[in-house]
Amino acid sequence: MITSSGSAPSPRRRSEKSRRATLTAALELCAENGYGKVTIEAIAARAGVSKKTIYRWWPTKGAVLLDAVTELVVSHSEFPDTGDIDVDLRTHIGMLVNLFNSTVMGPAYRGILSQVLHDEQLARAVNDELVIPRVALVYERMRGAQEQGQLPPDADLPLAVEMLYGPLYYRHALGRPMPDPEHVETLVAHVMRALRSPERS
Amino acid sequence: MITSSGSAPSPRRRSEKSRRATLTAALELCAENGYGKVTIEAIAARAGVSKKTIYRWWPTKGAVLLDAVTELVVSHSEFPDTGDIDVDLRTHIGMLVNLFNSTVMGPAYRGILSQVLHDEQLARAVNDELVIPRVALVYERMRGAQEQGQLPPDADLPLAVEMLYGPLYYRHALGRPMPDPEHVETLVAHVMRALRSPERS
Amino acid sequence: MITSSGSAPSPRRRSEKSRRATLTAALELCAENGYGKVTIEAIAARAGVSKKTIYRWWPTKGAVLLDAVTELVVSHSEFPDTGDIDVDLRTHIGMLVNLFNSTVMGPAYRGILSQVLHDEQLARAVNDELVIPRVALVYERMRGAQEQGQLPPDADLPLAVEMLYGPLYYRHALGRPMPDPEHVETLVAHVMRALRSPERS
Amino acid sequence: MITSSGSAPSPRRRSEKSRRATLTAALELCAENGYGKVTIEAIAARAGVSKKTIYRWWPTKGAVLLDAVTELVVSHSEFPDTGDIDVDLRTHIGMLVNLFNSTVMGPAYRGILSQVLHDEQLARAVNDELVIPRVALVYERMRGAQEQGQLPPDADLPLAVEMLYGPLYYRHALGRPMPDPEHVETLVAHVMRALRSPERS
DNA sequence: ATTTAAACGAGACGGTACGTCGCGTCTTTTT
DNA sequence: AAAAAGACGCGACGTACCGTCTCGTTTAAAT
Repeated sequence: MITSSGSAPSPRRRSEKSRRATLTAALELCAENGYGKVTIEAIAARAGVSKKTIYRWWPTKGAVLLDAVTELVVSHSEFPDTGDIDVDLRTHIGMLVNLFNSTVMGPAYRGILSQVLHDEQLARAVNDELVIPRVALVYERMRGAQEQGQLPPDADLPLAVEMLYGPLYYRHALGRPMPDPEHVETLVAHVMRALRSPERS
Repeated sequence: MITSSGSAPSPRRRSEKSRRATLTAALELCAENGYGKVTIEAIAARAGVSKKTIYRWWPTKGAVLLDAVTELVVSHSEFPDTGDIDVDLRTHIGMLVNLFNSTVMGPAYRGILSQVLHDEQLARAVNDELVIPRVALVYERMRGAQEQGQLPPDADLPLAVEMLYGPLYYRHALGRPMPDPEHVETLVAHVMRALRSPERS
Repeated sequence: MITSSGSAPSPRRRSEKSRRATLTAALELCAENGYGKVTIEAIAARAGVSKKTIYRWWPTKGAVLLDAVTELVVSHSEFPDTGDIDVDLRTHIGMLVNLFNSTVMGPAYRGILSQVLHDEQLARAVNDELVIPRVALVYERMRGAQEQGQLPPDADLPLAVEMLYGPLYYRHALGRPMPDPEHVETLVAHVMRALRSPERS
Repeated sequence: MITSSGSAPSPRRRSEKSRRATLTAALELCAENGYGKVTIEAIAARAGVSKKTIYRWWPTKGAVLLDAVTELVVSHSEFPDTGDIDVDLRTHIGMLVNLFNSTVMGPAYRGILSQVLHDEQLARAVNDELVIPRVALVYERMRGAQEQGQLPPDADLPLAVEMLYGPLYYRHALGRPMPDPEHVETLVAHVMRALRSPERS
C-alpha cells in the first residue's frame, strides 16, 4: 500500500491501529453521507484519531480515500481468462461497473475522481496506483488474444481501452447511471467489431 | 438562457447588468486562478455585486459557471454538415476537444464537471441545458447520414455517441490530456467501422 | 404628534392609513418578539407598507416607536391633584412603574431607551417630546405644594425629580424589576423627608 | 476574572495572549469609534485573533467589553474610608461619575448597558460581576458608619443606594450629561438627610 | 528494565469562505 | 403622484473546516 505523499516521517513507529481506523472511518463517512461530508475533522472525530495524525501521513482527504479504495480494489484484481477475449472483457467491464455502483466503494471512488480534477498529485497517484496497473492487465490479456488470433495483430489496443472504459467515465462525469449488462455486452461487441473490421479504402 | 435553479424569484425586475457582471467575473476568475479560487465572495467582489444578489439567482457557484459556459457554447453551436458524416463527426469531436482545452472555457467546464459529482441538481442542469441539446444535434446529423446510406439504418446511435464522447471524458476524469487530432481521426474511424460492420454470427 | 425628523417631505399628501399601520405593526412586533426583532423590514412586512414609505417619514426604527409610544402616553397624561403632594407623587411614580411594566408599552419604551444610548437625535426627541413635558407637570404640581406650605420654598425640585425617577431608571438600566408599590411609597417618603429636613450645620 | 458565559470549553489550554489582545482591541475600538463600530469582526481584525476564538470564549461583544471593563474597574476598587461617611460616599459617587465620563471606559460601559436591555444573560453578568460586588462595598461602609453612630441603625440602606446611584443612571438612560461635583455633593447631602430625619407621624 | 524520543489524542489557534440577515438606496409596477 | 413590492450594494453575523501548533500521554525502540 503506497501513500500518495512521500513527505511522511519514517513509518517505523507508525500506529497500524490509527491507520486502519482512519481508512475505515473515511470509507464509512463517504458511504453514509456522501463525499461532501467527508472532512478531515469528521474522519478524525469518527476514527478517534487526531487531525495531526492524519495530516502526518496523508496530504489530503483524497489521498486517504485513495488508500482505502486501492487496498480494497487491488485485492480483487485477478483478470479473468476463459480463453474467449470477448467474454473476458465483458466480465472485466462489468466489474468496473460494479465498482462504480458499489455501495461502499462507489461513493469513495467517485469522490476521489472529483478531487482528481483539482489535485494533480492525486491524479498522478490514481493513475499510477489504481488505473494503469489494472489497464496493464487488460493489455496483457489482449496481447494473449492476438497471439491466439482472436484479435488482429495490428489492433490499436490503447484506443480499444479508451473506447471500452470511456462510456463508463462519460456517464460518471455527467452523473448518469452506469450501463446495464446488456448494454455492456453491446459495447464490447462494437469495440471488437471495430478492431476486427478492415480499414475503409 | 435558463437558470439552473427553479427557486429564484420572478425575474421581472432582474438587473441585467448585475447578471452579466457576475457571469463575466466568474469566468475570468476561473481562467485566471483556477476553479478552486472561484468563490462566491470573490465573484461578488470582482463583479461589484453583492453576495445576496448572487445567491438570489443561483444556488451554487457551479450554477453560475454553467450559465456562463452555456451562454458561450450555445452561441457557437452550429453542427457542421459537409455531406460526409465521418468528416463532420471529426470536426464535432475536435470542437469538444477544443472546449476542454480552451483557456477561457476549459477550466470553467472542468470545474462544473467536478461539481457535478457532488451536486445532483447541477448534474441535471448540465445534462439538460448543455449536453443533451448538443447531442441532439449529433443524432439529427446521424439520422441524416442514415437516410443518405452513409450509416446502416439499424446503427446504435446512442452507443455511438458514448463511444465518441467517452474517451474524452475518460481522459478528463483521470486528469489526462485531450487526444490530438490524429487520435480523434482514428477514434471516429473506429466508431464508424463498428457501426458499419455486420454483427458476428 | 411630532415626527422626530425634520427632513420629511410635505405631509399634506401623507397616507394616514400607512402611518397607522406602521405604528401599530411596530408596537405589536415589539410586544410579541422583543425589541431585537423589530426591524424596518419586519415592520414593513407586517404593516403591508413599503420600506421606502417608512424611511420617507421616520429616520430610524427608534423614531417610529417613539411616535407610537408618545401617542399613547400623552393621551394618559393628566397629573393627579388630590391636594396631598405625597399621595400625588406616589400615584405619579406608580404610573411610571406601570409604564415600564406594561405589556404593550414596556418593551417599546425600553427599546427606545436602548436606542437612545446610540442615537443623539433620538435622545433629544425622547427628552423633548416625552420626558420634559411630563416632568414639567411634576414641577408645576410641586410648586403648587410649595405655595400651600407642603414643601419648603427653597426645596431643590430638579434634584427631587432625579431622586424620584432615578431609582426606576437605575433598575431599568441594569435589567432589574421595577419596585413594588410599598417600595415606591418608602421612596417618596424618603425624598419628601430629604426636602423638608433642614441642612446640617 | 469571570467569563460571562458558562458554556465555554475548559480554559486549561486557553491562550492568555489572545485573551489580552481581544480585550484590549475591544476597548480601543470602543474608545476610538464608539460602541456602534465595535463588531466581532473588527475586534478580531484589530487583535489579530480569529472570530472563532472570540466566539469560543464569549457569547457576545457585550460580554467581551464587560470582561474588559470589569478587569479595569475591579483593580481600582478600594472603597475610601476617611471616617466620615458623607465624604466617602461623595468620593464614591464621584468615582462612578468619572467612570461614565472616562474616555476609555465610558463608551465601553455605556455600550454594555445598552446591550443589557436586550440581553438577559449579560444583564445578570453585569450585576453579578460588576455592580453587586461594588455595591457590597457601599453596604459594608454604611454598616460601619451605623456602628459609629453616623447613620441611624434602622436606615434603609438598599433604598439609599438606589437614591444615590439612581440619578446617575437616570441621566445615563436619557442621554444627559453626568452631574458636576457640586451636584453630587448636594445629592449625597439630601440622601443622608433622608436617612437621618425621623419618619413623619 | 529502563530510558527516551516518536507518535499519539486532544483541541486551541489564525484564517477563509460559507450562506443569512438587515440596512438604507434605488427602480419598477400598480393604483 | 403616491405607494407597494422588492432588487440592489453593503457589511456583519455566527458556523464549518482548513492546516498549523502546542500540550500532556502512551508506546515502542534503543539502551
